[in-house]
Amino acid sequence: MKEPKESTIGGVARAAGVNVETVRYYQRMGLVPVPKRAYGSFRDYPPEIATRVRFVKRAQQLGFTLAEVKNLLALEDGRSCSKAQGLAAMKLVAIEARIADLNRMRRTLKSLIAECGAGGGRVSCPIIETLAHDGI
Amino acid sequence: MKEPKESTIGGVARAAGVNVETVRYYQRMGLVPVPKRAYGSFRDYPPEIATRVRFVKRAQQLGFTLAEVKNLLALEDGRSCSKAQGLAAMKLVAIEARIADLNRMRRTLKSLIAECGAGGGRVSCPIIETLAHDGI
DNA sequence: CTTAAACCCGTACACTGGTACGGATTCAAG
DNA sequence: CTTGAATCCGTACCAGTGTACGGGTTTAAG
Repeated sequence: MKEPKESTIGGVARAAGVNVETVRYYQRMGLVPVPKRAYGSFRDYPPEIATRVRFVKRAQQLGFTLAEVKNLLALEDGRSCSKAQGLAAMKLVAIEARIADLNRMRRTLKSLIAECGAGGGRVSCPIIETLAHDGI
Repeated sequence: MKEPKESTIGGVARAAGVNVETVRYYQRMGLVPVPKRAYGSFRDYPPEIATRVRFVKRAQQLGFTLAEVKNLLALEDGRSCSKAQGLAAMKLVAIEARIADLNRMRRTLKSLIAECGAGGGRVSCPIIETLAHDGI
């Protein structure tokens, strides 16, 4: 048994590029179905399950939390396009806010780093000074 | 006793704009010193401690984790400017990478949302379709 | 048939940044 | 002096996203 069969949880994990434990975790979270177990044998995972796991992973890469992915999955029939669009739009707004945050951090850090280099006869470090005394 | 005295942990928390429990947490993490306790009385917090808590909060707002703040605090004498500069530069790189990530998500989401509106005779939702079948 | 690898399952642990609880003590105001 | 608030301290818990462990079972290869 070099590699697990496609129809086992190991095969699903390998096909989706995640850990077996991650698949189990998604099952616990209700994101991925748990196939029935034939008496005294391993569970038989149809190929849709690997697809489902990839769905979850891709949605995560787009910034959705697992809870949000669960909402998306409820729309998987494809007949609720406008709902999916709404979820995506809300996520877009959140992502743009986060980008704005990070840009603010970036500007501040850049100017602090620049001050460090510039301050010739300074007594103390402007980064430390700023953190210690100024508002950001 | 309308408001806690400055020299108590409550005064520190109020002055720094955080919860008392947060100050205690920072103490547990070794970010904030715990003043000695005079026999059978409350601990006496000098004003530097509120300053220290604000330092931690501000560094966090710049994207430093508490572990990283601990490193910054080790440089607090202000004589290790280049080290502080190095830490800030590394954090800047990380923040820029995160911004690039989020911008990629943003582009993908935007185009998915646009496709939703555009697809007249489509059978299923492009957002769901993309998550289910495409690479991102 | 033997044996190693995978599965199954429940449970515990990891990390980050806190928040909450509860009983004992101490302080401050009236 | 009484009383209500704040402190002290240890401990437990929260969310989120998994990872690890251990003992029992099943499968597949040799």
